[in-house]
Amino acid sequence: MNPYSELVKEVKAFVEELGRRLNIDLSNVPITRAQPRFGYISVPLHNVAREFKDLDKIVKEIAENFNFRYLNPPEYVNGFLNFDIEPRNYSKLVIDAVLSLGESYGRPEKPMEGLYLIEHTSANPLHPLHLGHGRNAILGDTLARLLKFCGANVRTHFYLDDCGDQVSYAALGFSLVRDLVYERIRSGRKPDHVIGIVYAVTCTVAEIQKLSRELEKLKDTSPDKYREVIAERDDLVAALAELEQKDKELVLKLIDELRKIPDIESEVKKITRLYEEGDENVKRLVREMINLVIKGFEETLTRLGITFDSWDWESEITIYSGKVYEVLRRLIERAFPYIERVGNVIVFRADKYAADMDLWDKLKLPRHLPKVTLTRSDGTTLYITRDLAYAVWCFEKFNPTLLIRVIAAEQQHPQAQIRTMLYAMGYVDWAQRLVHYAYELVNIPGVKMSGRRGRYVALDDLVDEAKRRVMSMISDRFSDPKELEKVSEAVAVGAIRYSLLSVSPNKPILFKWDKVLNLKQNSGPFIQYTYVRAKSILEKAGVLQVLSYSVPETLGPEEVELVKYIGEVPEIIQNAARDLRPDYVVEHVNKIALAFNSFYEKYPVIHAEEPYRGFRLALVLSVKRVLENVMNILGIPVLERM
RNA sequence: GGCCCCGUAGCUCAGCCCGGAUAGAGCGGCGGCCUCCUAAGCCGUAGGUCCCGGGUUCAAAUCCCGGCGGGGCCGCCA
Repeated sequence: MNPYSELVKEVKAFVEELGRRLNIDLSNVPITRAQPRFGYISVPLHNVAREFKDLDKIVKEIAENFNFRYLNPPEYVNGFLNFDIEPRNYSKLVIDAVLSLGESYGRPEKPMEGLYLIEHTSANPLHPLHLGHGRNAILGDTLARLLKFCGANVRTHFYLDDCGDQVSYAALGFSLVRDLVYERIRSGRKPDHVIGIVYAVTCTVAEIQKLSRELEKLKDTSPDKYREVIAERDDLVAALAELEQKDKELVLKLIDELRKIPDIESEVKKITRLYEEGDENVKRLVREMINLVIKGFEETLTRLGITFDSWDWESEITIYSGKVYEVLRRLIERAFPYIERVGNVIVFRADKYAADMDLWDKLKLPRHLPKVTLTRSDGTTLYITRDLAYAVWCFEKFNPTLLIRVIAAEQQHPQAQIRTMLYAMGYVDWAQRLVHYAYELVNIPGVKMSGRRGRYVALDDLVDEAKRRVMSMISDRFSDPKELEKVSEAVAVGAIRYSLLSVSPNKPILFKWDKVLNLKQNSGPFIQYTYVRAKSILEKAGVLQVLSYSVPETLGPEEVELVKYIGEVPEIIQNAARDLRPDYVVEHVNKIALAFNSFYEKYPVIHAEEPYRGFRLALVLSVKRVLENVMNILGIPVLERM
């Protein structure tokens, strides 16, 4: 049930009748939203108006015999045909729809079909999730909630990148200070935070070691370059000092142990190689470390209301299974003329292929596409090759309608290359069903974020800080400290989710505490607060459901506005699902909250006379229902009190 | 150099896909509202060359072309 579309149907019927009368085809005229002072729905007829001078008269004539249900007869002004709702009938339609459909109000009449596989977050398991991962995770999770609400089957996957040197740095460091790490975890520290320090220290010390060797050579030969490298090394030493602030004992011990290794980098490469070969000891070590980090991830994600159906280990899916080699073979076979070899290095000329096949529009490729290096000179595969194998695996195993991968916009080239390679392998259909859901990064003013240096704002810290602020604000309202804690956490999560969702994904976010922790209008807490207000009225009135009510003769403008917004909800949700734009929903729920609060100030509900009381209770119940449905889509916790 | 994204009020952003009337929110300013359903609220007010220049159109923030400014990507890293 979609109330707004009922209005559109009625407008279309009227316009159709007009077309018949004028003997022209009006089936393609746009139906637009009117500016408020001109009604609700507006049909621009300027082209028609030039030919027919007496349009207003004809409109009037048709209106006299037209069977209006939810609309008033239109007015013809300035070349626009303007319609407004008939408030009583339309209110009844909207409120009845919400009350009868309940938790499914807002769902498209024709539910979405098919399976949507959403891969998101997929942070490297070496450090805690930070702000950027937060945007990714919240976008991915909300997309999943949105599509699920619309009736689709949805699977969420975390692609766990456990191959590559970065993992080996963390694993090497971990092996050197294993006991201290466990000690920290036992005393309550989050494992991903502890590993984050270990990883950063190991990387940094390794780089210092490398630079120091370089310096030996440069000392006498190139003084300019020498100074440059010194500066670079000083920066690394500074990063190490920063890390020491976080856990002195752990950092110093690790540095000490690392000093005993003459060449850290080659030690790391060795671990990477052995891991890919499936060496049991190395595998045990690496996975022990990764599993600790995953535990930390899950804790953070659970706080934010995010869960996964599957954790996909890159090593298992692409390497141990042999999939990546299989995929490579197929690509070479099918796209042979576009394969170049230099020694063991295999290159796919994606640029040439896309141009020859004219794939630009078909696969939505950027006009410039770099060629793809698929293997190293030692024959091992690269990340993108395994990524391609992963995409193939997803399609073979689950055959999703769409494979939506939430990945930063900076990866648009590799993602476009993967679509091109799927196409070249003969997977034409899959190539078109692979969606790179791109989002811009979150930046902190003045800070260059870097996992390798341990410079980031962890998502946990963000939630904690938000929670602290909320707690200090409401501590006097709750006598039970447990409830205070629970409410504060929920408000913090609502604030963060809302703020990261309210900006369209293709805009970079400049992170500011005050913006993310906005607790006023246009925020998560504002929505939560509005829900609590509605709930509170109903509770005080002793009304759990409204069985019957009648619509008063006249309605206030705030009441009409609310009805209109509520009636638009299914339309908004449908569009959001179609365009994969959760921010449409965010914007709309804010409108509903604003309208409800205006209504709340102006009209008494409990102490109103009948029929106002009954009608307003039904309206409040509808608002509460809609807010609840939408908050569930957005993952904003629903509170009963705050 | 090539490609992608962005440029709208002092600040953060909707609106652009699919062109319609006097361009919208929030924050921050300023001025008001708690004997009454939670003031995380409400009401009022100020604030704009929609980056610039052309073009298409009855009509352009929106579409097309050309600039300017900012971010990102163009690796035998991930």
